[in-house]
Amino acid sequence: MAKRTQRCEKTVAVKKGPWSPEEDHKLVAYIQRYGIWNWSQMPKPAGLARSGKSCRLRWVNYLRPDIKRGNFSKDEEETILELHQAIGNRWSTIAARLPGRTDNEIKNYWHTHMKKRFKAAIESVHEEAKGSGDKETSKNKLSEAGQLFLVDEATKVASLKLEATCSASSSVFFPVWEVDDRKGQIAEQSVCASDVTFGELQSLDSQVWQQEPIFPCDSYINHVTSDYWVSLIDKTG
DNA sequence: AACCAATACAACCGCAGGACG
DNA sequence: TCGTCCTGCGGTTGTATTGGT
Repeated sequence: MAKRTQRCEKTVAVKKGPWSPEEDHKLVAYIQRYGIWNWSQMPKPAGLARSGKSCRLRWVNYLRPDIKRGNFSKDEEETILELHQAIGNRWSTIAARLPGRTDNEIKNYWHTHMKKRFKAAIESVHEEAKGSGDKETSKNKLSEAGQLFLVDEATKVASLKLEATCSASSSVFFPVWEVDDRKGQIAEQSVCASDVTFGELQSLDSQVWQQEPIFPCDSYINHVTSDYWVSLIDKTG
């Protein structure tokens, strides 16, 4: 598909690479003042020699005030694990269930930490299988360990329907998913009654930023996050 | 101390799809 | 209906940091 914006971004000299504190400051200050109205046109008035894409990415993955930094908790790991098992590499969907975490962060975390762990797990099961005389048991164990990687392939099947059961012992919000045959998109159908409150809270939290509204000047964004802005601008300004 | 490999994470790229004229 | 514009997603790459020798 021909896209003028993308063509333009190639011809206009745009800076690439790591963002400087000054650039961060400019972007934050601009969004604080004018809100998010059009990523592709924002860089210029904001005084940034960056592409709109780059600005958006920097904001969404790093500058957004509700970003939660630091290590993933056990609960978060579990959630990632279960959702990845259920829906595969749908990082944005997984991120929507983890307030403060971005799809990019989760994707990176998966590739660097969790995938490695599962590989190790599979290898250990392999070793166990070699040493075991019971072929059927070994086969089952391998199958269990391998599921996590096979999910990727499984989710490519458009007609796939996934049903996750409600686990009373699990504190993790666990919806029932259905893959839309036409678009391969997933619709949330229902939630465990016992987890509704938690799920709703998560959902509400994440929706605030997922929607990326066009903020009216001096509205929502200011009173919710003023402390954050002040501290950031102090640091960089 | 110097080098190299592994790891972690920020950022980029290409593409799909929705909105709109 | 078609073309254009914009946004968002997932895969991939680049680079800084850390750990081992």
